[in-house]
Amino acid sequence: MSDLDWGLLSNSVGPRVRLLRNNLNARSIAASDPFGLPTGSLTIMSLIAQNPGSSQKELADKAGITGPGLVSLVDDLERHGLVRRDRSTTDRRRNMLVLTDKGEKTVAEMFKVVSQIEAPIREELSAKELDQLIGLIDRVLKALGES
Amino acid sequence: MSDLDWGLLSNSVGPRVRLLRNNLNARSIAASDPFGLPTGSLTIMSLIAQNPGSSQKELADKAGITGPGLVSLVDDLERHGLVRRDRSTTDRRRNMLVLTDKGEKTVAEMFKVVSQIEAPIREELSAKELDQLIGLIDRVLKALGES
DNA sequence: TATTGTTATACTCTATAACTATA
DNA sequence: TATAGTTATAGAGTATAACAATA
Repeated sequence: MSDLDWGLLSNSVGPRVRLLRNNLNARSIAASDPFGLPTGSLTIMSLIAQNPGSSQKELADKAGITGPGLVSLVDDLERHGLVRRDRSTTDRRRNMLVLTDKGEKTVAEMFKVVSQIEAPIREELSAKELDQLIGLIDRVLKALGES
Repeated sequence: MSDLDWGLLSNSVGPRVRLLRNNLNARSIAASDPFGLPTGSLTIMSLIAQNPGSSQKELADKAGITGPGLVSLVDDLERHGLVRRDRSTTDRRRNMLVLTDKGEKTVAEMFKVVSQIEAPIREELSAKELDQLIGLIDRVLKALGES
């Protein structure tokens, strides 16, 4: 399209990351909409599935969502009967989050749809290059103090 | 921090990109604040500096900002006397954007500050790896129809 | 005194529709 | 009829402060 040059920011990742995030976010909204769930739902459910009994704080930290942001997300998921908040018996401040049976099924269905968002990426990049990209991003996140 | 696993989304870039964008965005706000300018100001000014006379549409497309979003950004920059809107003589619908002298100076000052945002990235990654990361992102953006 | 989850609130970013002036 | 810029508006995402319950 535009053949403009980034100029001073040619070696900056910031502007590119914003572009990428906006694009993926728009696709994510469209993909999540048929499920009546907001963006990030699959991310959280996927984390719960892999790490059942996690606290909301642990999930929020991992996903880069604020506490209040996660509360409203879990409210949505609970309202749809996909997630259960079980009070921890050892530390009654904490919620141990678990997927319901319906939640397990929804994660599987949703993954089929939402994973299509990144299909163009997997077409463009070889498996090795995708691993490279993810590896580099993870190192950057760690350097920035995330996760 | 949290040693949770991404689970199903282990090979997805979406959640990681959101984390990265949020982190960089928070730093960008903090860095731009002393200048009294919103995030993205340096991006736009840098694009104008490198491509003087660009139309607002060209800039918006490149930066991944909507038309209205760019209008308010340019409003801010113009209010600060950093950017001038010159009506094109050949197509009087278009604005040819140019940096003022003050704008040129501000870009230089701002770059010193804002580029520090990504200092941790440049410390973690070798120059070659940073090029790799940017190259991969650019290919992904193209595959997604951006830029 | 510190931490988890919650509520309330506000602000930024982004998106969309409708208007104008030009082409 | 289409395009560049603008205005107005709404929505999603994110952030902070203050509170209750628990440690």
